[in-house]
Amino acid sequence: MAVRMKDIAKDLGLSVVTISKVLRNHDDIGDETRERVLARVKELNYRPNLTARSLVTGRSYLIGLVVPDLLHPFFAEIAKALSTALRKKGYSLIISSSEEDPELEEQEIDQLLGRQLDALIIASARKTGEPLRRVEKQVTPYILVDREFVGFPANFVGIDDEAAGILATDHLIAVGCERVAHIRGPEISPGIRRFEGYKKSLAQHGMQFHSEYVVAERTVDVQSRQLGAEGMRRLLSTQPPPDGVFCYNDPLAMGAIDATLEAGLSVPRDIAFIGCGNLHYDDSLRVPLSSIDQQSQRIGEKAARLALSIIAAKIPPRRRRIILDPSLVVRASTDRAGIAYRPPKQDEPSRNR
Amino acid sequence: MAVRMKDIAKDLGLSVVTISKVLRNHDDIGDETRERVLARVKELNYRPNLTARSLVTGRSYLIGLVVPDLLHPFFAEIAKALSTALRKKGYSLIISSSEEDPELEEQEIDQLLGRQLDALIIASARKTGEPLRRVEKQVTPYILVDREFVGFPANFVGIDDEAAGILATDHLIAVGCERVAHIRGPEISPGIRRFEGYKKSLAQHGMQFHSEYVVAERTVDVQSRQLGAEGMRRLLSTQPPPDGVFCYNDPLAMGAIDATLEAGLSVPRDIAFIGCGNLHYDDSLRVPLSSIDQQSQRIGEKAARLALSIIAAKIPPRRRRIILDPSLVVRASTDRAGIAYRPPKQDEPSRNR
DNA sequence: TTGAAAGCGCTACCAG
DNA sequence: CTGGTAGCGCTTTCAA
Repeated sequence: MAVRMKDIAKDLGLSVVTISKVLRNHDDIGDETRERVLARVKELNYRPNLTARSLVTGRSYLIGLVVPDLLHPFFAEIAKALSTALRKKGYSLIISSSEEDPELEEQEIDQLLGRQLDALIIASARKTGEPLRRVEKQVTPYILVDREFVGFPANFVGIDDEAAGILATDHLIAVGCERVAHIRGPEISPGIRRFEGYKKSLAQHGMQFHSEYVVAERTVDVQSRQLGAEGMRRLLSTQPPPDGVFCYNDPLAMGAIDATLEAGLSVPRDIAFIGCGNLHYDDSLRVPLSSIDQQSQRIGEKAARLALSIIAAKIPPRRRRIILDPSLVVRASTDRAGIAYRPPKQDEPSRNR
Repeated sequence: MAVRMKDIAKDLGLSVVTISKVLRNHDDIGDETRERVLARVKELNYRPNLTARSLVTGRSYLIGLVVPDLLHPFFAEIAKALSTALRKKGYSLIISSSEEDPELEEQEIDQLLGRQLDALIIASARKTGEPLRRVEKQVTPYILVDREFVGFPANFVGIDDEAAGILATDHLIAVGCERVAHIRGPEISPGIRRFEGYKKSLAQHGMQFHSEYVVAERTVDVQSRQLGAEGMRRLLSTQPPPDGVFCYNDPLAMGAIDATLEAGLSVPRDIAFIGCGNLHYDDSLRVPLSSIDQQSQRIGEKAARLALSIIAAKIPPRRRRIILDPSLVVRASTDRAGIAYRPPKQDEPSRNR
């Protein structure tokens, strides 16, 4: 069975308390005693039972993270940054994926709360924050990332999504697009605000908003490539079709580009594309994808810091809203002066043979 | 403060034991009593303290996962599958990223073991399993995934990496490559065995093994695109250069293809490429990438099942080694009858305008 | 400098 | 059916 403090104490003719103090570097322990204890601890490869410690101290050094999809690089990156930042302070991260399912999310949060987390970080899959009121009644402090709820004040870390929408749309207009469409995201704050940004940018440039240039998709997971293609086919059937498309995220943009090339059109000459997320493989794609960077890493870092500060505070600190600035990353999919990507043809001869 | 069983018991004039039983669905409780308890539980939004429960039952319903890099889709996929499978049984997953650093990995494992995990799942970043002997001495059962250690028997779930190497190399030879090179991975089991497979395939086809056709890279993280490009440049300088390259993983292959196109060569006509991992964006790449599928999802599922079976067993069951078959996924990067990808030129006119 | 006693919130065991 | 007692492994408090 596992070694306990009691065992070490008995071995050494000391009390459990003494062992406990040595392990936590209390300074009211004689040097010789300390040495003996540490020696035995090493010998037995003893490791304190953090569960028991947590029960008495009320601190678990455990932080929960709930994301809609671990496979989406955006969330994976947040998880990684969070994990790195928290590890340094002795915290572990307990991660749970809600699969974009609000019910599952709620169950998972329940589960996690039972584990006496010191804090909970949530990229929520739901449209309203109401169910989080229950979390609020618990002692556990929580922080929303990426997605927040209107009229539901909470700690939040994310980017300025409206600015992201403006940045993307402005860029398309700057490269000469005259009919800018939007494949929008779900009815959560980033989806809503990027759409707002899109509309604002159009207005600022004196361009008319056409609802047929906006298609809505339901999900944001990596499979959304398919949805992007479907949405794009709908856009291609409008008359005249758009010559620039701002997509809610990069996978949607990838699908949209696929559909465009399949239709025999050229990117970005006929239609330019910009996504959002700036995924790490964006510049290796068929058509390297222009994108809005979402600062996933910094979101993770900021959320970690915020969580730690809340935990450290004696009294619950004032709510904080940390908004990072998105930035534009230009690649071939909007570089109209550059290469025109067309669907390569089977019968096309190679220049190199 | 948080509600405890004691509070509910006092409210209802019952004992703590009764509350406890109701919550765990014991059937020796009167209907009326049960109702009353459940009502109050709901009213107070009570959630049992799993830490306390864990302390007495000795089961934490917590499973640890240590991966080298959460951002690598292969590991993210394993994590996701694991999480899904375990959640159904009431387990939570506590994830830790070692950043491919053996020392960090060891620290993390230590941390996790202190948390009384019911099982630990490790994709290890180290070259030898020796340090895991310490885990062995603990009570915590553990399972290796993806990477195992020679001469170090342990529970393992992964693919047959030698078969993967053979499959890939065979395929390159089948599409007509005569000088097959290998950008190999690190000195861990998949790197070693895929290389072995490569050599075996060459031998089986009566082809000579040339050491100058093998370049070694140090890491496997997503950044390895850069390393793939460097390795490829070295291969391109051999005389004659290879006409087919099997890359240890997909990011390496992406980089290698970049370097090849930059050198003005065509893919796959001049040089064909195959990777390993079958990442979900492989078919949206500049040159859609042929790859060996590693069954990440099934690895996660199998590992979950194995972990649960070990936990459920009264006596520690015999070690198991679960080896899944890799499979070939052909895309454009080896489709020599198909499109020839060349670096698009700035001055190239678009056919569509 | 050391340690005895009490208790964290819960469950196992057994008596009524 | 219900509940008292003991105890999980640790830390806190305070007395020696």
